Amino acid sequence: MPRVSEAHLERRRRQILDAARACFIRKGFYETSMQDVFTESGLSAGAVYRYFKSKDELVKAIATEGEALLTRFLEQLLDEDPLPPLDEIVGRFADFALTLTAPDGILRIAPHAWAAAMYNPDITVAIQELIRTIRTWLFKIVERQRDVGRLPPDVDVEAVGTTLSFAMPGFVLARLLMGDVDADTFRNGIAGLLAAPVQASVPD
Amino acid sequence: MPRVSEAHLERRRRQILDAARACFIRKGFYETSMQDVFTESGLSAGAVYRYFKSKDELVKAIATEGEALLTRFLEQLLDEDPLPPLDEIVGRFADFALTLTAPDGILRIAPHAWAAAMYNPDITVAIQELIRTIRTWLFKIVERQRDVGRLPPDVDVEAVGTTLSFAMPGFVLARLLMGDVDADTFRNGIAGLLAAPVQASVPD
Amino acid sequence: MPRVSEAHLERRRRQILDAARACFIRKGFYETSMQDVFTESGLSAGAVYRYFKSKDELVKAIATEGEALLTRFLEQLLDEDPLPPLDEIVGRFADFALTLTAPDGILRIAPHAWAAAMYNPDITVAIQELIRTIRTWLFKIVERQRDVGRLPPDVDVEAVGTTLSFAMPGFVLARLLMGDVDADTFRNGIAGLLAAPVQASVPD
Amino acid sequence: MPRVSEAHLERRRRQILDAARACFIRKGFYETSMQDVFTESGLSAGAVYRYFKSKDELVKAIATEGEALLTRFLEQLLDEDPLPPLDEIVGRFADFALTLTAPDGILRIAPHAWAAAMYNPDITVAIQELIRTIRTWLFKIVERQRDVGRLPPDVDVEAVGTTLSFAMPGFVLARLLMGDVDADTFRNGIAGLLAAPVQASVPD
DNA sequence: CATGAATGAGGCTTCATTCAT
DNA sequence: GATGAATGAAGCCTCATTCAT
Repeated sequence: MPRVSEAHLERRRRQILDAARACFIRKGFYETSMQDVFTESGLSAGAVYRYFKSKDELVKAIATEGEALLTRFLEQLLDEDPLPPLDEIVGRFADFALTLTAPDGILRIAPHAWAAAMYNPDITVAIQELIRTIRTWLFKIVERQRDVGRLPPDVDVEAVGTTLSFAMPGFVLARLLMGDVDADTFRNGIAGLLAAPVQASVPD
Repeated sequence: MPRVSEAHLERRRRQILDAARACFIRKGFYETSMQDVFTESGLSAGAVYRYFKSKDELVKAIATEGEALLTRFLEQLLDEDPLPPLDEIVGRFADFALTLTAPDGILRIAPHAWAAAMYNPDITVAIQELIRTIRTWLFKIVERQRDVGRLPPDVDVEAVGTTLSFAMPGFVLARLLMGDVDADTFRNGIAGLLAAPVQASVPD
Repeated sequence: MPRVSEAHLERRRRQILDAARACFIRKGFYETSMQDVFTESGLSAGAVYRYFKSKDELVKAIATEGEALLTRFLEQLLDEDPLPPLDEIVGRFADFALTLTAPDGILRIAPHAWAAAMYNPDITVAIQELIRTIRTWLFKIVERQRDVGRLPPDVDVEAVGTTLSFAMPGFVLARLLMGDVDADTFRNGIAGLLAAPVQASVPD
Repeated sequence: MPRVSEAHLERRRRQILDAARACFIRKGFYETSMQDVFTESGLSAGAVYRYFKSKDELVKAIATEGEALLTRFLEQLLDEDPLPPLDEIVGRFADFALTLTAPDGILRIAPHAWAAAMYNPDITVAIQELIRTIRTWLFKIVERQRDVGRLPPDVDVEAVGTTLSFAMPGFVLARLLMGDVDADTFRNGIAGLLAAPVQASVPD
């Protein structure tokens, strides 16, 4: 029977997470010090450590949170009906990603999270889940595209879906590091590939 | 040991770079301490600092080196004749990337480099150049594909090339974090998209 | 231990300053390592760095502190009435300086501060202010000596005051390095000069 | 029977000492690294270490050298005849000191030497000898001033001489740190003191 | 529950000195 | 005799984390 309401606890947690996210977005995981988080949150070291027992836990929480956000979006994008063509779907993803790429957008964390995933198992799991979500989502989309005749009946659903999934982080990266790509680049690029004249397959 | 040959100096430089690369591949830029590099190289602090005046310089050198390696490969891939189809080209890139994704492969640094590029200007430049190289390379490839009739005459070369460029880091990432993709995934995925039946474009 | 009183903070600051001063007195600025200060103060690195953000700041604080101490003394020496003769004033300064020249006296820092002033702008300022204070103080004294007829009415107040100011660091230095001078040396020396028979000035 | 002429060895020694002196004058003992000396001398580490077996030895050599230079000057100043008045003698010292206070003048080392003398016994000795030389020189001068009637017959020669000796380092210090004093300040200051009307000594 | 002072391991780098060539 | 590459101890400082109040 805690002294303090559950709501209070939850509010504090949020306060800390919001601060941590802002810091991580601004400076990445490593360059962000716990002191940065204390300052940004307006809380003391002790307070933050009451809710999160290490910096790693904070990192993990934010990574997980980001994963959840993206997952939510992707799922809702799938529920649309009638089914938009592939280039349109990819374009909508890009539209969305673009907003999250703004100076305070969560996707600015993406490269840091990918790096962290290389040795932090918690982050690895979060990123893997995210990638799996994206793939699953794309598998379904590709299937439906096939089912409506926009892709050949014998299309390799997994290969196409996975390949499309490759492009997503690449788009984010290009946006963050080059800043010169937009949704139409992606949309038109996919459209261009889809518009290739079908040829007799060339034997090896 | 002074008055050593130019070759000796170069060998030492290599020795240090090799050690640094190995460390960075294993643990990333941040988690690698200079002590790690001293140990890995079998040299003392002073020796390493004689050749590289800061950790950042080491990071930059390795990043640049990686960029150069990839650039070299891409250029040679382009020079092939007759022109392979797009899925084949992408497949060859994947084959190559796969070998560099091994436990001691330079591409394991990629995510760390992307993250570092978010605030280390030297790395930003290296990555930007690499991305630009990849794009330029793909632009030429797409043009040639168009010229031989494998893409429509009015294809948006830049959009298609850029979009293909998105997939490359994504492939690397998937390989590193999921470990479940291979060159054929990529090859077949692109092939699948190219095989889409051409349709009357759907008005919005 | 947080939420401590202002007094506690002040006490800690003092503790650190006392330790730093002791170290500097013992070994000078350069030969004193931060580790020396940690040990002498009984505090950890982190604790010391919470109060002073660099060794230079510690050096500056001690230099400033020393300047303040000496300034305070000089001012009080001036306020005496009736006005002692010059040799007596100088003697009192020497008496005072002598105590500060003891193994734990702040004046043992003087040579280190003079050296540091050669390239540390903060120390330069502190020493300049101290010298200026001494001069100003001596100017007033010389004026008053003139006014009571102990110096000629047309005496060059600034030259005499400044010249007397030259002797102060010299006395301190002699005390520290030779150890064979005392207040009477200084007192009698000035008295001897003042006792010179006035002569017709000799043309060049 | 050395391979190399004595002259060569001596020339090298000089080369190194000249370089060291220049460095020490420019940056002081501590801030000067051996690398600075190597660079300034155009010699290698090994070469320098062949002639001086440690940095301290270099420091000591330069300190000693400086002492010798000043000693030489003072002795020659004494040999003049007829005897100039005290203020004139002091003025000549100041004239001389002034030139050695220039950006490349040896007296810029003085504060560093005083500081070093606080814990480096070799330097202590050098400075002590210098001070002793100055005093002895002044004792003689004061005696002669007394003998020609410019000071009272019962003047405390040692006190007056020692007191005058105090002013010398003070003048140098003021010149180096304030930059606003010249030989006339010193000259007139002493003259002012000497011109004090002789009074019946005041009981305490 | 919150505070924030304190800890101390560990990071990066410098530099006097040595010694193989 | 000269070179300068190499050593490694030691210096300054940061920062995640703890715990007394």
